[in-house]
Amino acid sequence: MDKLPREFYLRDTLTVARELLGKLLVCHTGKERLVCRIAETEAYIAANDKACHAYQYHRTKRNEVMFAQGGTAYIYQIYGMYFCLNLVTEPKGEPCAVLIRGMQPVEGTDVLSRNRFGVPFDDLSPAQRKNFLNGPGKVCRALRLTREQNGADLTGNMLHVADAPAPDRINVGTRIGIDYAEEARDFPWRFWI
DNA sequence: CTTCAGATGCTCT
DNA sequence: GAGCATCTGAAGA
Repeated sequence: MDKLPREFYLRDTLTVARELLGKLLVCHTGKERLVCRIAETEAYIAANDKACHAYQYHRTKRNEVMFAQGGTAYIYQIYGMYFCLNLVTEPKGEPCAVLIRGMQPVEGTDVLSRNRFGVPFDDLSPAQRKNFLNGPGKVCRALRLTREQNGADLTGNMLHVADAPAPDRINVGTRIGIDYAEEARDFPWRFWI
């Protein structure tokens, strides 16, 4: 599989968020290789986006790795019990990122299912299959991504994105769960297949 | 299909 | 101490 190079991530965040759709997220954390097609993303951009953890370049312990160069994993804990995976974009010092909100399983489906439900995919109910990886917390749970992988280099072997054909058509809408972000609530920065 | 409450702990002020 | 880039199961329409 063709690993996307550093340069892919060093570009404009909205472009990266759109182009990640259809690409393959490859995770080598455990024994088996896990591969999923990226199906939903959101862009977070430092300069003018009140929903971004690094809004106006505000730097804290939590968002520290957003200040690394593009092609770095930013994983943070939310609501005490879930994690969210972001891919840092743009050159070093521009603390922007793309949140991975949803995926479709491609390889290692039973491992993904066991990570999430403790049973193989065949044992899941229709509802569980329908909502298998359609949320950022579910993505991290299925891939076993936690704060331990925060700061991982996406040009390394543990976690990377492989090239794949772009989807025919993408959908655009507002981002989820950022009602506090005033005017940024309405930015059309969510993309999905 | 929808809404709703509760879980749970870290981070920032 | 408040709030959070969420998820689940239960209950209602």
